[in-house]
Amino acid sequence: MKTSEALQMASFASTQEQLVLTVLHTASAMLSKHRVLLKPYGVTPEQFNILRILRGQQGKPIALRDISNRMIDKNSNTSRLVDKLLAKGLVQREACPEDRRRVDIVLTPSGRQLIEELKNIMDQEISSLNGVWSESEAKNAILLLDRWNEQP
Amino acid sequence: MKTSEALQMASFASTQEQLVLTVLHTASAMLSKHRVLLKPYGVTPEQFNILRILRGQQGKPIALRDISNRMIDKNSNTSRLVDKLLAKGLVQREACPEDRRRVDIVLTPSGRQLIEELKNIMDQEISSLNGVWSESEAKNAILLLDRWNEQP
DNA sequence: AATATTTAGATGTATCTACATCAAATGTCC
DNA sequence: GGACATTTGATGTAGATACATCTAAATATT
Repeated sequence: MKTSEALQMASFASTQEQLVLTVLHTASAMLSKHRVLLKPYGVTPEQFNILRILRGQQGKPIALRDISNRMIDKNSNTSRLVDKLLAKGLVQREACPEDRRRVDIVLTPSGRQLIEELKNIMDQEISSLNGVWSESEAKNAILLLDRWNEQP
Repeated sequence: MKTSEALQMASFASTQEQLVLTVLHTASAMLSKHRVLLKPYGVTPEQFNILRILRGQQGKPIALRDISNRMIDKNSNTSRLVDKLLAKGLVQREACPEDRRRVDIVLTPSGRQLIEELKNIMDQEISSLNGVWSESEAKNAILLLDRWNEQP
């Protein structure tokens, strides 16, 4: 269902406003879908985001602060999300000798196993999007959306 | 800052994945900005969404259920968001004679006054986006994003 | 008509977000 | 070296979300 139908809006004040609402609505729907996909594995999209960042580290520890900087939602409370992952035994905290303020985070073996499994699921999900956007359409949409992010 | 920079990602598994992450990140940043703009007026973007829907009614009552259906984030708990607006004296509940399960919602005078003020602010915000996307670029981006929403 | 099903909305609970504040460690500037 | 500021992460809080459950009312089924 198109955004204008989902919001039951007959008209918009401007096309620019319609685009903003379309971005917000689409993101909300995407996130809902991710939440459903991840639910059987007991992780939220926000927690998955952290696991994916850790996976990219390939075993190298990363400070909590650097995880925060890479989060999709910059308002996420990384400290508490890590708490949740810790409680599930998916990550470990490690003291950082050269800066005792910092806390380094690493995947545990079971965390590594889970993220590999989840990555397969998400990759499958993503590859189904080949039928939605061609390579050049996706590139084009990225450029247009990033215009907003590059505003002064 | 472009999404790829904000997420500090050197490469993406695919352009389609990059687009999904760009949508999610852009929406999160837009929502943050709206939250900051609305904060001085004591309303959240979710509450604003309801006020805007009520404004579109032009005084005509609307059932809570119909508000839910028009929300940007379909997971919003409209019942409780209305509670918050009620506590601020911005809306009123009214019994619905022809279906006593329903609860109609209308703006109070102070609610109407506030939404008009907020609309000016948001309109200003939106009109600044003329410099970001041309009319045809915005139309194009909407079509591309709605492809996701129209998936089977 | 009697019963069952569906719908509208409220509410309980756990979790998460948004934001402010705090403490400890490090940096900076004189 | 010492006063002050900044950075890092934890935590308190208010409020929002996600989801299940509950009640009342309306509608469908038999």
